[in-house]
Amino acid sequence: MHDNQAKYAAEVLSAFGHPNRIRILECLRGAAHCNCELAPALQLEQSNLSRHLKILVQAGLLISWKEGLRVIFKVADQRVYRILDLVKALTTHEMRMKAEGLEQN
Amino acid sequence: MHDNQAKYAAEVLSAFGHPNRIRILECLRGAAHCNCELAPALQLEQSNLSRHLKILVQAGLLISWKEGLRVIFKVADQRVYRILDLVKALTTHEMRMKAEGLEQN
DNA sequence: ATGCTTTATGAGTATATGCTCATATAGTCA
DNA sequence: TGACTATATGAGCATATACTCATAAAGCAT
Repeated sequence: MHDNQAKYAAEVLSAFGHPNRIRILECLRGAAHCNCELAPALQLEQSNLSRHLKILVQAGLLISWKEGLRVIFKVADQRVYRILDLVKALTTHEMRMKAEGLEQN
Repeated sequence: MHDNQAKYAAEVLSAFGHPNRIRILECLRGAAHCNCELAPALQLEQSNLSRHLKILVQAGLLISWKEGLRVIFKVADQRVYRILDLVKALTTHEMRMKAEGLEQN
């Protein structure tokens, strides 16, 4: 892998790398939503949410468009969820291994 | 997804989210290596590399064991590479879309 | 036009991250 | 034992990230 590829991959993975951004992506799994729908659902302050959404759009994980006053966001590519599901499987496996490790002590 | 799951997933994804850590993972795709083999290959200063490796181990992406003086690292789970390859596919697609966007201007 | 709603962003602050140098720790070998 | 090699970590610094409050910008409705 070229260093540039590593840099781009790291940028995308950093965009994934915040709990609230994971929660945003999960919220958008079913349907597209705007900032004003996501804010109460996720209990995030408006400007904070807006910045997280911007990070996700800039990383290419979300796409957005205006509808009147609102800006609607949806996931750009279903691979986003394939990645998330793999990570969840990894962490579940991880946690199970750690739990077993504890039992052995 | 529960908030705790989002937190764990974000921790793992943050561990992925640095160019040098991506490069480390790529270096370990073929075989296990120790710090002292990776440092010259990746042109990373020893203590810096050691800290990156620690982050990857703590996230559960690498496992390590001692062999004499050396500590050997290998990838803990092949899903790590499935995730990396998906991200690479995403970024390639992303970059192609952006390139096409530029051509249209 | 005014007022209302939604989103984006500037400024400030606190915390986190990444890097380097120096040093400590652990293991090998003569 | 002492010299050497490999790795880990403390300290300090620079930069990046996340958050909040206040405000600006954009679009609606009356």
